[in-house]
Amino acid sequence: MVDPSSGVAVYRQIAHALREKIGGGEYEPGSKLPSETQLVEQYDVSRRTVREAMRLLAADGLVTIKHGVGVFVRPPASVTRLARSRLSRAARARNEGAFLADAARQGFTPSTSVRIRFEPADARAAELLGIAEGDEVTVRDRVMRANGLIVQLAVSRLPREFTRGTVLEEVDTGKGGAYARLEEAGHVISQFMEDVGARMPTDEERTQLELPPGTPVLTVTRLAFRTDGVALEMNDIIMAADRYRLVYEWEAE
Amino acid sequence: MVDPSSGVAVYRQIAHALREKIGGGEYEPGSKLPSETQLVEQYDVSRRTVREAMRLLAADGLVTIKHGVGVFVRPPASVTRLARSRLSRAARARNEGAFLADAARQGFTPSTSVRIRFEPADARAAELLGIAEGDEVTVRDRVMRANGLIVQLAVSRLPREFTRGTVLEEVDTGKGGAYARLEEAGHVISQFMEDVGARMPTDEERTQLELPPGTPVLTVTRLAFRTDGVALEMNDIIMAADRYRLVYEWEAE
DNA sequence: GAGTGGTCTAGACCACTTC
DNA sequence: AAGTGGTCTAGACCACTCT
Repeated sequence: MVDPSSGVAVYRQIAHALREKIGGGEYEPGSKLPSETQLVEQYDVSRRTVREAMRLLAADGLVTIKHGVGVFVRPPASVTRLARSRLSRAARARNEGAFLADAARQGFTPSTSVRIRFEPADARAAELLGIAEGDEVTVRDRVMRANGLIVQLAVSRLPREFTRGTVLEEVDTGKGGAYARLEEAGHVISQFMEDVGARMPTDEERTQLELPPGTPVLTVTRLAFRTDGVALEMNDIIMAADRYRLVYEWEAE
Repeated sequence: MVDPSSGVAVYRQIAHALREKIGGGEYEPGSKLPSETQLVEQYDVSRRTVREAMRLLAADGLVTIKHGVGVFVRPPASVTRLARSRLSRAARARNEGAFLADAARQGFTPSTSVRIRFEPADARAAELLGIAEGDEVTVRDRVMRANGLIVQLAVSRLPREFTRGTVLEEVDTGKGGAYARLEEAGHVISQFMEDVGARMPTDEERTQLELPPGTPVLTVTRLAFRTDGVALEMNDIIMAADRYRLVYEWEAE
């Protein structure tokens, strides 16, 4: 079943064989793979070799390993597409902000929890917000859930001068979300910028987002600018790359 | 130096210790970590345990392992930001297309190689291009290099009816790139859409892009639309997530 | 050839989940 | 208690890189 003298590592051959069976439907999504002990007998190799094969599959996101239970074929995640229209004024007028709007459209039950704190701006926040390092910023730390599962983490920073005395320093910003409140205070948002990247999650992110090993996160840094070009908000968003795609559209020229 | 009875796996403790030393500057970027044999003696553990620690660090992208040479602290990659202005008509008029324009701006020596082929549209291409499955498409398979290193892979598909008898069926599309030729043929591009995601690379992509383990790729699917809404091109782009970020800007509303 | 990481064996004990 | 994956040892041989 495997050829130790083929030049290809045995554990890779085993991983390849299992991959084929998963792809071919022999092991359905969600089903349990043979246990390591069974695979040891089946392929007549040591347990270490089997484990290396499993590690490969897990790293590629094909299977989920559950301690004390077994190895399972990972069902393909349902993908949510986030379009830039999520930030339109029309959407704000209709409902309660970007995330809740998306959620409603996708048909799941959303919830968010927010923690507020104030801190001096670090170098990056200062540069992006165009303020001095050490200036006070209002930090809104948000955890977004869909059907109880955490799907997005977002840390929003605003220069405190824009939030003092407003509900932006409270947990509930009301209908339309933070952007609606900024506009009511006279800070009309005229431009957005998003900077998109990807990386492997930190341990904390992996835990919070319940990411299987081998799943990267998408990182989005969004800046919102006022009509006069002053930056109003910097928002660092983290989401599971297997569940989200970002869609941008624009006119040529 | 490590505590086997602390409840934390020894290999994680070793990884943590090395992580601290890397973060603290004790091992500089690019420098060589002690060999596995040396670490075995230093921590008085088996080689397997040391290897697991190395695997962790490599998976998190902190180190690069070179067979027969050693383990090296990975220097932070220089990040290139790709803005959507790379697709403007003005940029096309000035030079030779999106990638080469970026390259010139970033100050490295670019080169691209192209292979052309024709194939029937698969289900996805058919849907996105708005043609029938099986209709012939022109496929332009591009490998983009910067200073010899492969940095981007792109597969562009166009309905063959738009390319027949044009240089789009040849390797060299001339000044301004493919979009300039389409416009000359009367197909004025009015809108772009990009769909951005991230995932772990396939083995082939890992090799081609020389990705260290633990580095995801950004995937961009770009659609270019004609004034009447007809899709002209579907472009699947893959790039190393540690070297690229994508920047989008738009007016509010 | 010496040194490095890559793969593999055979076996042990532990931690977690399920029954 | 039984079965599963998680960690670890002690050792072996191989493949790659450099000198």
